[in-house]
Parts: sequence; structure tokens; C-alpha cells
Amino acid sequence: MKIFNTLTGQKEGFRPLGDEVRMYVCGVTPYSECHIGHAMSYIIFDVARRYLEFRGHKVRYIQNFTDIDDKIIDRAATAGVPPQELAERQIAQYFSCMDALNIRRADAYPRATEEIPKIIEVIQGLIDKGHAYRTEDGSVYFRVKSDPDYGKLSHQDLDALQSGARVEVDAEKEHPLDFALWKAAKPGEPAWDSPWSKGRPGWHIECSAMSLKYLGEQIDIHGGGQDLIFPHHENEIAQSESFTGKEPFVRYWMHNGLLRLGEVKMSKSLGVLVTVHEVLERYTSDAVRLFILSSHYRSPLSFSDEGLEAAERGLERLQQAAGGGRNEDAGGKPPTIDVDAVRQAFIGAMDDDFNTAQAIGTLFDLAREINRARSEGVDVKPAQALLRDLAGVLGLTLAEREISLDAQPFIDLLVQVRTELRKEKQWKLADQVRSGLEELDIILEDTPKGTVWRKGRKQD
RNA sequence: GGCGGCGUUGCCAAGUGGUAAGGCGAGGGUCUGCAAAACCCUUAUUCAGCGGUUCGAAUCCGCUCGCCGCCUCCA
Repeated sequence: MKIFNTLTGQKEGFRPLGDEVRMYVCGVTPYSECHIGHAMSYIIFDVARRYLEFRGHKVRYIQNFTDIDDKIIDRAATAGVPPQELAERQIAQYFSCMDALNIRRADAYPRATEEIPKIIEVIQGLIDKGHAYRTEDGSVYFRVKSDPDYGKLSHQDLDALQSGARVEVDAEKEHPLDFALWKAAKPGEPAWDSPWSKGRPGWHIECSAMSLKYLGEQIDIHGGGQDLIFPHHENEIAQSESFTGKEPFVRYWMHNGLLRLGEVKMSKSLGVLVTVHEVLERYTSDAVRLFILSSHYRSPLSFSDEGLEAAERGLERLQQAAGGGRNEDAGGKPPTIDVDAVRQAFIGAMDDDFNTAQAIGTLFDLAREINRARSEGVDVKPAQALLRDLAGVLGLTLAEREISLDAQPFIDLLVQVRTELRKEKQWKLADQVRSGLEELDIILEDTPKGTVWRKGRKQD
């Protein structure tokens, strides 16, 4: 399989360094609710991980929480709660969002505040090697001039980066692009002891430290949004490679395109965002996933209700084809669908840098074949199993909407009564029952084998 | 200014040299008491524009136009 590597700007054949794929994805700073931009990124990497496993790899997947930083401190102060309490609350909220989207949990979620010793070890190592220096107030900065290939990930050199820089010049720093590894605490801020001052880690250093600690000096895949390429990931490379002396720190850098709202990217700082919570009130998690995976992960995607609606309808077709929860007898005729060919088409698409859009195309092709074969009395069980299997690689459950168990006997009863009415050709009354149930979002379908019903798409 | 990317049918979206996947929508049909679901047919001679390379280009090259991201925190 091939993966597009941001570092080289090319698709490269993928081969893990060791027995298992070591994968690190930048997590969130838990200070506010997660939005669908987060959903997009984590769904994409969830699918990458699921697919790698589908292809027979063992994957070790690590994701961090930046549970201490300026924003958390500010926000906590405004809310009048301790920073850790705010972070804790938002982490819980994050998990509930991700779980709702059927995103599998990482193998570990290290937190910056719990990795201080490792962070200090890395910073000290960088100082010892001349890659970092302490300033008057006890902060420590990375010396970008000490890294000859600084800028290689964003394909810029120091001069180019500097010329467009909007960053303020700080008299403490040797170079404007030097960045904080350790920030000395101001009075009242959370702080940890260190050889340089009471303070807290800079934003970038935690990822290097955690990656080193949990995955080793060289890892296979490091992922995140394209907005993290500079400065975050650039700085991670500088720190990690300067510390270990080993290159490359990351063998495949993967970055997803950013979600847009209309014509601009969704962003916390711009205040334009839609929360996961809001989206899941209106659409199923399967639809959200299908919508996101319908375009290529490296392209920007515009959030739209039309797109979610389309995904929702398409999903219904996949559900129906997969069996739709109905109790149907297997057709009598032997299976005719070439499941191997479909599986290979799916793999062919996904092997090409996770081309989920094309892979989804193979799912719809399969759905059509299943429906056609089923109407001809062919046994479609194996094909349905494949459909569920492949959909599962994309994290689609194809689950029907559920209705409370309490209501089911009553619905069954009404359906039975209507069946009697239909036998007596009492169409008007029968139709009344059907439309009445439809009002309650119960959809009736009269099939040759009898009437079946399912939950519709109205919101509860 | 530097770096990166995008512009494909009504909408969304694959496709990076061999003659335009797929989804949604729309129209027609089959099935049905009528529906629903499903299936069948139709819906881009054309890929922002203009040149060039090639037997052949949406795909490669050049230019033009339009749009976006990054160079500050951000998935």
C-alpha cells in the first residue's frame, strides 16, 4: 500500500519499521467542546488504523492530551475553576464525542501533566547538546539555528519562514523562530519543578517526549490536521531528531485537509464552528462518517446539510442491502456475487493512500448487486457479510435506528390489524394505519413475504 | 512576499497518459390495491480558460483567471 508523506510530498510504499505499526496522532487541547473538524481528523485516522489492521498489521496507536497550556489557564480563570478540573471535564466530553462517532480508542492517552519527567529529560538533553538555552526568567527555548534542516516539513527555510512571520520579536530569544520548550510560570499559574524554573512545558515538547516514551525514537506514522504542519510538527521534528540524533523521527507524516464552513476553515479562534454534539443531534454517526469519508482525506471539505442529507440517504441503501435487520430467509439459489473481486476492488482503492471515496464506490456497487441478486432468490448472505465487513473497516455500523422495546408489541399489533384489513380490501382503513404510523416515524413496507416495518429518520 | 493546494455533470465527489467511478437529486419504467423499498433506463462528446508536448491529456508542461490553507493558537 501507498501513503502520501508530507515530508517528501509523494506517495510512498508503506512498510513499517518493526513488527507493529507505531502510530501517533496529535490530540486536542481540552479547553472547549469538540467540533466536527476534530471529528473529521479523528475519523480519518481511525479509518487508517482500522485499515492497517484489516491488512494484517498490528498497530500501536497513541494520542495525547495537551492538558496544560495558556488557553486552558485563561478559560479556567474565566470560569473560576482550577485548570485541571476544566481539562478533566473536557477530556470526558471528548471521549463521549469520539465514542458516539464510533472512533476506536487509542492504546494510550498520555497527558502532558503526567509526563513532566520525560519532558524534562528531553529538554535537558537538548540543552546539553547545544540545541536549547535558558533565558533570564527561567524559560528554555529551542535554538532553531542549531538545526540545519529546520523547515524541511513545511518546505521552507528559516529566512522564508521569518519574512512572512507574524510572530512578535522577543528580546529574550536568540532568533525570532526559537520556540519555548519550558515556560517559566507567572504568579498563580500551575507549575512544576524543573532544573530551570517552576513552570510548564511548551506546546511542542510533549509530543516529542510522549512519542519517544511510548513508541520509541523512530515511529511509522504521525498524523494530524494540515494546520499542525507548521509550526507544531516542524518543531517536533527539530526537537526529536536533535535529541536522538536519529532520522527520520517519523517515517510517514500524514495530514488531513481541514473542514470548512462555507468558504473558510472551521476554527476555534475564528469562532466559526459546529460542534459534534450539534451534528449528532441531527444526523447519525454513520452519516457523519460517510460524509467525511466520501472525499479524499487530504482535501478540504465543506460542511453542509445537503452533504449530510445525501449521506444519510445513501446509508439507508447500504443498510437495506446489508440485511437491514430484517429476518429474511436466505435465497434458495447458490451465491452468484464474486465477493473476492469486490474485496480486491476495495483493497485496491484503500491501498492507494486510503482512497475512501473510491472504496465507498465499491460498497455501493456491491449493494446494488446484492439487491438485484436477492430479488432473484439468490443466497446473498456471503455478500452481505462482506458488505458489513468492509463497511466496518470504515467504521460504519450500518445499524438500523432503534425503537424502544416497549413500543414494539403495539406496532406489531397495528401491523397485524392492518394485514387483516388488507385481506378484506379495506384499503382506506389500512392506509390510515400506515400513514398514522408514518406520522410516528414508523415506515411500513408491504413485501411479498408480508409487511415489515422500520424506524424512519425523524428525530426523536 | 514565501510555501502548499484546489477549480470535473443540478449538488457532492473519484479518476494523474488510453478515451469520464460512485452518492444525492431529477425524469421515465418495472413491481404494488395504492405506496414504500428495490431494480432497470436516462441525466458531463466533456473535465476554469488559452497555448504546448504526445498517435492519444481531465490527467504532463507553460501562461492566464478564480478560490483556499499555512508562514500566530488551531484537528
